[in-house]
Amino acid sequence: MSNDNMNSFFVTTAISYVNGKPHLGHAYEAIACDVLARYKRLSGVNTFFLTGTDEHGEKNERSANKEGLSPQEFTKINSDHFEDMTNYLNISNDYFIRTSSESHHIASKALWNKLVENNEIYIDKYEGWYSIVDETFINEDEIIDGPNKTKLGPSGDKLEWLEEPSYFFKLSKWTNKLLEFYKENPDFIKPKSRRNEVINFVKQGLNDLSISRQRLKWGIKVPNDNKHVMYVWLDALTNYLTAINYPDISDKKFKCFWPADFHVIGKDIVRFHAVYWPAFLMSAGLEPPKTIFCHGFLNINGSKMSKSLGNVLSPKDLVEKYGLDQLRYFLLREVPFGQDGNFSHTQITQRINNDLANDYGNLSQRVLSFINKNCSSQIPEYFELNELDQKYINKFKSLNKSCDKLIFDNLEFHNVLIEIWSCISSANQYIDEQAPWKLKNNNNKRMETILYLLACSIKYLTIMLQPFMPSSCSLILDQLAVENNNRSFNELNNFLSLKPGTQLPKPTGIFPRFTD
RNA sequence: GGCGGGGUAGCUCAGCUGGUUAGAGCACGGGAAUCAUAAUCCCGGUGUCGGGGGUUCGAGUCCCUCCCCCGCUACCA
Repeated sequence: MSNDNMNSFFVTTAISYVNGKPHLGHAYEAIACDVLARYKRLSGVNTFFLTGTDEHGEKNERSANKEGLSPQEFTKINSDHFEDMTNYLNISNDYFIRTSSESHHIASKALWNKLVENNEIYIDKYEGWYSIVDETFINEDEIIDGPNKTKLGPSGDKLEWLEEPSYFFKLSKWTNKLLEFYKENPDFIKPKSRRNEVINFVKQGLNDLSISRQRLKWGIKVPNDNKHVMYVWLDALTNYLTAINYPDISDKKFKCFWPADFHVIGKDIVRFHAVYWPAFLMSAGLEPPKTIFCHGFLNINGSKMSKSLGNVLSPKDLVEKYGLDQLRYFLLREVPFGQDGNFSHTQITQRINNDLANDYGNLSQRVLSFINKNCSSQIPEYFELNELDQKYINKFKSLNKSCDKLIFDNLEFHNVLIEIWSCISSANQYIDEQAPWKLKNNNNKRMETILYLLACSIKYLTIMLQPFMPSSCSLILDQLAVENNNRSFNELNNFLSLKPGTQLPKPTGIFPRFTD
């Protein structure tokens, strides 16, 4: 690992296959990665956050035909929907990659050539059941037994056994090296349950992998053999390298950000990232990424999201209905990252009203409003701190560090939020116990001290919450008159960092209750 | 079938290498307060810890067995 790589952070989402519009699952992954990236940036780390679209393949080719469009036109339209999503979700990606882009073709071909050079690729035959109607090989689990030992495809047509020349990657020879790699790198696949699955799978022994197709047109041409197009994963996975200027491995960006810190992916594509990808990379003489983190799926009202059930939720609609930061908060608070979870109107409404409106929003509003009315709209002075005050402040001391650990060890976003909320709860207790409203007329110094500590608490908590709810937190920090360059995690080292006498604007509520 | 994970309060779950009356949040009930977005704070649980058997001074926590749920078991992304 180079020195450049030490204080840098590279996180990626999976690239989305653009055969349709984004759904809640895409949003979920993008938001989680966005929180990671923002968190690292606020910690002062040089961060590169990548997302994008996967555009090649027969599905898109066919969908394009069906709509009378070229694959280029079709994928551009859909890719734009995904890029648009990064905007309305306030995703802070540094780059949006498209696999149909020229730079990606160059990178993929370079990787292919490297594998050829290292004798990892050979030509042989790919054989399987082929559907003429669908113009594609059919997976075993999709094949239906027809009459007289015939095989039928998903469209009900008769399948043919077909052979065609194909290039293969020598995956089999990597079996033991992969097992060793997993053993030496316990953090490579997370959560642990996925790691076990992968190891279990690899232990069975690996077959070589078909990595080209002849009858496919929409894709990256195999170098020196124009009849072939690269098949799926070699193309798709390479996007992580393209974005940091591969094949120029002496490039500053590449040296700085490779190996990637986190590839965050859905549990459905674990194998490709945890088996094929490190094998490809090691074959090319490159380091594998540090961690493949697999998140779960979101159910809707308890049932799987699916087109046939008609319950596919559009992130855009959800943002319009509930608010962006509300949605972001809900997704990361409600379900432990890595496990499956559920989305329902009742659940998100409860989170919005209980956590955001009542606990956090109301805390901020009651404190700021009290200051506005009783301290001439200025950050109050603080005087003597008693034992209770110290005890209260101490609750915040270790918050940032324990959150660091929770996030970067296992992406425990929900536990980070639980920790932060425990402090919000302490603040609500503190204000009730201290009851500054009773001190208005007889002990102004004490009242100001209490309010000062509370204002500092809100600043602290809001700085911590920025990665999760960037816009709302920005508004609250505005209300505390915190300068833009005083909003990083650096500020958390000094709890009493607000400057007494600072003029404050009139506060307004940031998290309204949700009512139907 | 094989491998792995799980079955704890109405709901979602926490309970590390076995040890005082089994916990949290939400929901529900009562009270206090009135600075605040009718928000907040305090108090309130008779749960066969999936069933049965065993080890132990002592088991949700270990062993055996049975029942149920989920994931993985190769080329759609």
